[in-house]
Amino acid sequence: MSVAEIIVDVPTMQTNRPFEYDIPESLSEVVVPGMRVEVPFGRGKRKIQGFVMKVKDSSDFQGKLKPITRVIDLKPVLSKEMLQLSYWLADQTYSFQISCLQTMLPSVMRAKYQQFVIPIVKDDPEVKVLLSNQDSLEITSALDDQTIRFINKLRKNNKVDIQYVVKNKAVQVKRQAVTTDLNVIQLHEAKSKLRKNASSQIKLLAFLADHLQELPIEYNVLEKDHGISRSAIKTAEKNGLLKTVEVTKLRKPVGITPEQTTKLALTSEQQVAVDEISQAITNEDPQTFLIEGVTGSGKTEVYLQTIKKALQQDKTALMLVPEISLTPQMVNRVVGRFGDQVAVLHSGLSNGERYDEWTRIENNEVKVVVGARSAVFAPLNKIGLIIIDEEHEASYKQDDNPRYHARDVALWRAKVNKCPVVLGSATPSLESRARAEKGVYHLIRMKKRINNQTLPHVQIVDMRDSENSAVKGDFSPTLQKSLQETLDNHDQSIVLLNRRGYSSFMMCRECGFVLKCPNCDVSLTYHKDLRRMKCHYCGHEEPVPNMCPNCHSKKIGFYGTGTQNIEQQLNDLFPKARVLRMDVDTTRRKGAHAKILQQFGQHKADILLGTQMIAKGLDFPDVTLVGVINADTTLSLSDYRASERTFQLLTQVSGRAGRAQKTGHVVIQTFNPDHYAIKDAAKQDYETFFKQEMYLRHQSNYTPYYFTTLVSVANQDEGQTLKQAYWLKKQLQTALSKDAILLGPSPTMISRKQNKYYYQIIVKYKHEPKLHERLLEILNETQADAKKGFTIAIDNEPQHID
DNA sequence: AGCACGCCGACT
DNA sequence: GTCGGCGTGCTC
Repeated sequence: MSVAEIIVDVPTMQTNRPFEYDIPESLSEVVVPGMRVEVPFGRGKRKIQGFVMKVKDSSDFQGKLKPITRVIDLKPVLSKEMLQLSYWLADQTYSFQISCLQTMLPSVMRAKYQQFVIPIVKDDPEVKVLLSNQDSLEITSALDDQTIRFINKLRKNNKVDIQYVVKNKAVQVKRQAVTTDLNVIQLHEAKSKLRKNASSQIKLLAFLADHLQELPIEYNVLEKDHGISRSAIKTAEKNGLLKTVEVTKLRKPVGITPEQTTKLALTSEQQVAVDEISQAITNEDPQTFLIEGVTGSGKTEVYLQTIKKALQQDKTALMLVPEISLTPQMVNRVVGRFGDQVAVLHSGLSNGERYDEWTRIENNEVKVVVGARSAVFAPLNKIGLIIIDEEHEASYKQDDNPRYHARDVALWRAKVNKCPVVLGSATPSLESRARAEKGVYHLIRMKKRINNQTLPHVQIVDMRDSENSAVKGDFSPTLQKSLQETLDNHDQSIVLLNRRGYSSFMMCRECGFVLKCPNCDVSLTYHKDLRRMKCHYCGHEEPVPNMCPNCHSKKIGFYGTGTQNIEQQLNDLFPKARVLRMDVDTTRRKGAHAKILQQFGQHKADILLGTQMIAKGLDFPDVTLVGVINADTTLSLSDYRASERTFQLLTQVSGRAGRAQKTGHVVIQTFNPDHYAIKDAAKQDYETFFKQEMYLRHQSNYTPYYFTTLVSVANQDEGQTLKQAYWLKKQLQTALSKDAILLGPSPTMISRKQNKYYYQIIVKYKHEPKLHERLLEILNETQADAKKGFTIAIDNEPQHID
């Protein structure tokens, strides 16, 4: 007798544990851990998908075990490693195990459930009415209440039954292809028997004779590439000259095969990095490297050469890149080096393509995987190296359940695979840099730009100056002049509009004062519904001021301008310049992002205007000027990472100027010219920034000195939500030591989405061994409320607090 | 989630 | 009386 422990596809707290099933004799050797199976679940005949976690030969279960009805996969889709990872992930992120298992697989592998009404008494008049002469009726949400009631009535009378179908969406494309049993001689013989004017047939047979080894060949290949029509194939088939077969073919995302590239000569700094990492690969040493390399120091080449090292040792490599920098430029560089051993997982793939790429990796056809966050779950075996580029990017953390951080998953997999992790950035996150400081990560600094490129000349423009505040629009005379000069030289410019936190905070245009929380030192956010300013950390609120508390000017107001407005200003100032705008509006269409960048790269525009998305890893040799319209907006976000984000953004975007032979020029407009984040970014001085920011984080008890956990509650009724939030806070208070800091409950920025009220509590702590367990308990205790629309969300180390 | 059971009110 | 509303509890 064998028994399987199965995690069922029912994402609720009560079912978040393995259920045991009998493995029938017929499947006894077939069912193994990591496989998806279909099992009956519940009182009815409902069937659902489940994941086999363990196979054992006895059970303590008191009742009768139900049998597994069917296997969905012939071989496991999740390795031992991934199953193990799912336990850890579920625990870390406070998520259901089933959600974790599912996020590790391509979305098409998520089961689709269908229900059909099938007749028992076929000739019953009522059954006939319901099914209207069809064999079955699918139950969908489109059916109205009366029909559902009618079905239930017939079911009670045993006239119809409900059939449950678990559908696997992951179906490989089947295509029609042509093959033949005849040999070359027979084909030529057949050809000679044809009528002289049967040109299509002659062509077809001649073609087949020439390509016998390549059979079967797909219909559409014949049609597209060789001009052989479908009807010609059908005719030949009718005459018994060939056969049609179905072939499953993996979709290979179409793309231009880049030209082969070879390794570049390394600078001494690069060489040191490559050597140290290579050593760790060879020694199977799961240590973490942090490469702190200025923009243009050639981190990518270090990645490529270390990947090569792993491949030489018959290992594989995983490279994570933020979605936004997964540009053709980037991809081509990797594919150019490693050819078709590379699988690229990016958001541009269709679900089917994504599944096919996954299959290629699973089948060990691929040695290198490049992709965004979720690629960290790529089913690679024998990983020799994991790289996380732009390590500081917030997008490595998933915003919804399971709220995992790709970096943490990577570190976990590295331990299991005994391989090093390389974190790379020009502007590492404070957490990572601090860990390097403590010796947890091994720090590698690359201070020099390759080819001795000079750093761009950065100019900070104080927008509080009279000549600047006198200007009508958003372009200071300095920036206008620089843009004009760049246009005159036929070079290109990038104009960055910092749009995050748009218009939600208040700033004085006279003195640069920003309205902040007296307790938390983060800016207050405007809440439309209350018409008051609120702090998201402690909940402090105050009325909207009509005069600057600092200089008593009336010029205090909401700060922020749209890209369209800026585009108009650019057109007015430089009527002859060609401006490309890149923001959420112009990049909504798939591929639009890449297209705009391509146009700019081909110098089809003089000025590229955009939001954050233009700051990342782009390499345009003709760009000599970068202008930042409003450096301050990220600075004033109501988030303790505001300075860090500002510094990162400005450093990154400044690095865009002058990457080839030409010296770059950067103009940063700000109302806070003395702010360290802006001054240090202008100097591209990460280390100074790091020290200053660490000091401030220490002062205000934030990451990396404290851990943070964000607990939020939501409910339709505001009073109830608040009550629940206070109850929660009390629960935590009793569980935690006096050293833990609890902030809130405070309302969220969008305090009401989907007609629900949201309140959050921030827990800051150094060492609270009981916190994790207590939170899990709370989740369990409140599961009864979950059905009434109460939801509790726990975000460990949140990236944004809003 | 989906389903059964069980307990209440308002209909044939 | 009984049909159908929803609240509660369970699923190997």
